[in-house]
Amino acid sequence: MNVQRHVPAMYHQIADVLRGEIDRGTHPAGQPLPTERELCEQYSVSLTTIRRALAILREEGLITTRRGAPSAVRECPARRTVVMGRGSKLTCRMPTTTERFAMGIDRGVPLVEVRDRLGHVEVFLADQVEVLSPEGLASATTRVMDFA
Amino acid sequence: MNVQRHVPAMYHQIADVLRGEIDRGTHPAGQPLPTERELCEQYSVSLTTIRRALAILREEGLITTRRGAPSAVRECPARRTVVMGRGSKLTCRMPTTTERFAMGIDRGVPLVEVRDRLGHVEVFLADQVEVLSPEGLASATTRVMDFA
DNA sequence: GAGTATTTGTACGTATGTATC
DNA sequence: GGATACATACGTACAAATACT
Repeated sequence: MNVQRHVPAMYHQIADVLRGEIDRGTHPAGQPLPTERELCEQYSVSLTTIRRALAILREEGLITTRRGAPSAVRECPARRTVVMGRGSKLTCRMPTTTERFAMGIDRGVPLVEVRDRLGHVEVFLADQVEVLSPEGLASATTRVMDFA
Repeated sequence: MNVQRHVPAMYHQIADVLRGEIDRGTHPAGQPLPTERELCEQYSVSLTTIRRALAILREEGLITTRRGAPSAVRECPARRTVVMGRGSKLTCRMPTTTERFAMGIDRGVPLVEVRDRLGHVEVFLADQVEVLSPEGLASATTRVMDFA
């Protein structure tokens, strides 16, 4: 039948190891990771493979990399609580590269857009906010309206 | 001195051109892009550079790439409208690689997590939902509570 | 279904540029 | 200025999934 055990690519495996270490606090927030060369030797792989592993963690918003400086674990900022106005609509998306450069947004950080009933739009960095629905009476569960 | 006009990397420039073409409908949703080799010739750059340009568009959720098949413009699915329960909290983040594989999520698609007052969590793909705050009286504007 | 061509994915190497320390 | 470290860009080869005949 040839079930074909899928072996994850080396750079995925390395990203998984590093992610685990970050989660367990082996590399505390704000602290530098080993340099790319060091990681190459540590895992006996090429620079390319290490850089792809780091790219994954960057896309997940776990680390930041800057030219000339060692890669570092991203410090997750404290989240502000934002209360949605009644009848506001919220969507979430990745910023364009232009937006990232203009607003200095790290890779792997989505945007939250809240549009109120007057059409005014507010944009937040997803990792810095927690959106609260307004208190009130009734319904404690999320309702899904499916138009499909 | 030495203002050093910052010249964007070639792969950024190419990504910008392709993004523009996608936005203008030159490459309609669901349709394949030119192959990587064709793009190499078209822009007179190496395969590496083209692949990095495509990686950007992938991170932005604009295209999908699959081994063996040509890269294609992502079709943006119709958004369901989800109504938040009162007192629910919403956060948004990138999925982990594990989640992406397990749930078959394309790169560049954030997750929306809604936690109701009982602690129950619902997860949505960010590009498939629009979250509505419950209707009611009062406040039409978004209130920000800053604890800093 | 079988076989082949196409296309992207993975992984290696090398050289040079540029920002940071 | 020098050393360090990441960024950009070229190249190559083979693997694996898909698409086509």
